[in-house]
Amino acid sequence: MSAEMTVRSKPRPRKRINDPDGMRKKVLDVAEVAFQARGYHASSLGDLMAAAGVSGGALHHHFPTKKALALAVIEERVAAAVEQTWIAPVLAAASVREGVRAVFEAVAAELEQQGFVRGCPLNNLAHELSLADPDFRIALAGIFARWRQAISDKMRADQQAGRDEGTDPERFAALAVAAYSGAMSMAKTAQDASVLRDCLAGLERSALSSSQGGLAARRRRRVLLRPRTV
Amino acid sequence: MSAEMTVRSKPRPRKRINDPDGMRKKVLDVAEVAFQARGYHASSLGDLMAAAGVSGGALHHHFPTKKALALAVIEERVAAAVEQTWIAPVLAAASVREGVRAVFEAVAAELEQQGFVRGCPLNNLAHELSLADPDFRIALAGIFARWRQAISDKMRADQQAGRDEGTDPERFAALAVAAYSGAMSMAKTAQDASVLRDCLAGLERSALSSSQGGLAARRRRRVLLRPRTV
DNA sequence: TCAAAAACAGGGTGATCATCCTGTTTACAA
DNA sequence: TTGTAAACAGGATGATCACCCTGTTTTTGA
Repeated sequence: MSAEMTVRSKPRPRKRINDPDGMRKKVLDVAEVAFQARGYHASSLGDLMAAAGVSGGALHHHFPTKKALALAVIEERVAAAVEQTWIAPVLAAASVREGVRAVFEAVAAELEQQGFVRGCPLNNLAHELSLADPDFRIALAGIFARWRQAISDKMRADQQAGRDEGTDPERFAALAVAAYSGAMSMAKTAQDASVLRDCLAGLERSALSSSQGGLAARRRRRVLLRPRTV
Repeated sequence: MSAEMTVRSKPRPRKRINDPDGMRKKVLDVAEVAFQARGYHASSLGDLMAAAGVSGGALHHHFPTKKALALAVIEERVAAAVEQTWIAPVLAAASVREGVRAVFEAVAAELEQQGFVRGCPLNNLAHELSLADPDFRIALAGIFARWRQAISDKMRADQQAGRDEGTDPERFAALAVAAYSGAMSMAKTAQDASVLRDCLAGLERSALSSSQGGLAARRRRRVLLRPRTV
């Protein structure tokens, strides 16, 4: 009713500026968020177009099919997330075990601060898409493989420095990745990040050797969910 | 062209027989398979009706919405699968650790024999549906909780019998469930069940104490996939 | 400068999907 | 036997979806 205000959100609506890289990035950004939050099949291209503010022609120009878009999200975004969250911190740590511990605790702290558990980006898509299409499966399996490889490589480096000589590098890497993936799965379902700390403690086999376990700070029942619609 | 054979698949097409329980079970059967193989959103009710051989009216009568059908699959089928595959064998075993070991090995052997990894029924649906609807999330979280509870309870019973007294039951249960879930996630994505054995070995911390590890049968590279469309 | 390709806009299209609705048949209880 | 509700059949419907197509604008290279 209070019409005709000259609020001009776009300063120059006259001319168009082609920015293919920026356009591609915009689409990839909203697709990454949507695929993680709602999943691949539950995210429509119409939703993505509206959220990114791009036209159907533009989206189709950069990603001819929805599958191509998802493949780009997997190869460019999910792989990068694993790299940043896991591989780089582990490689930068003094030892694998310290690196694994640091990642578990950093992720747990971040989730508790955020108050919401979105799950592991890789596992989220892996479960929905691994059996849906061989190309999806191959791409996702490659990320898992690199993740494990980085951990086992670092463990071998540790062993050449005289540490952890009794541990099988591949087995340790498999268990670390599996424990994290499974813990994130439970944390997402329960909306409670404390299971990450439980798994970390078990992973460090404090249960047997370490004496710091027992009555140590059991901070369970730390439910994070607030009743907001996702 | 060789028409008019009197092959009568249904001996009496004349009268209808109401079998509400059987009808419900038929729908639940195909829904369980479809939701696991293709996921919830990728399975249409039309597919399910065709696969089960039921009409739209019948399906709608027993399950008014697709959500109600999925909820029934979760509460009746997924919960039962966890109970049969995990809880019952663990409770029946001589100790938790033996039970966990037996389940890992039994599942690994079954997957290798089948030649295909469909993934963990609970985790498959948990990843796709936990954030999609609060009712889904609650139901799935309850199954995870019972799964963990059964393991920690059994561990406590073991400890009252003098075994495993240094282990924290909750932490062990969390790690066992997480390791299995994560291992199944990797196995599904790689279509290779060997990671289950790797994780089991790490879980039994044979890397440090047990002497049977080391050069034992490392049967990696056992890729199961045959190039068939799912 | 100018043609060609790339980048983008936006409406159209056939297919599919979950749900609904009307009508018919079967089961059960009075 | 009869009335009533459950059980089932099957087509209708409106919404949605991924993709396509035609046309316009911008950029690029010669």
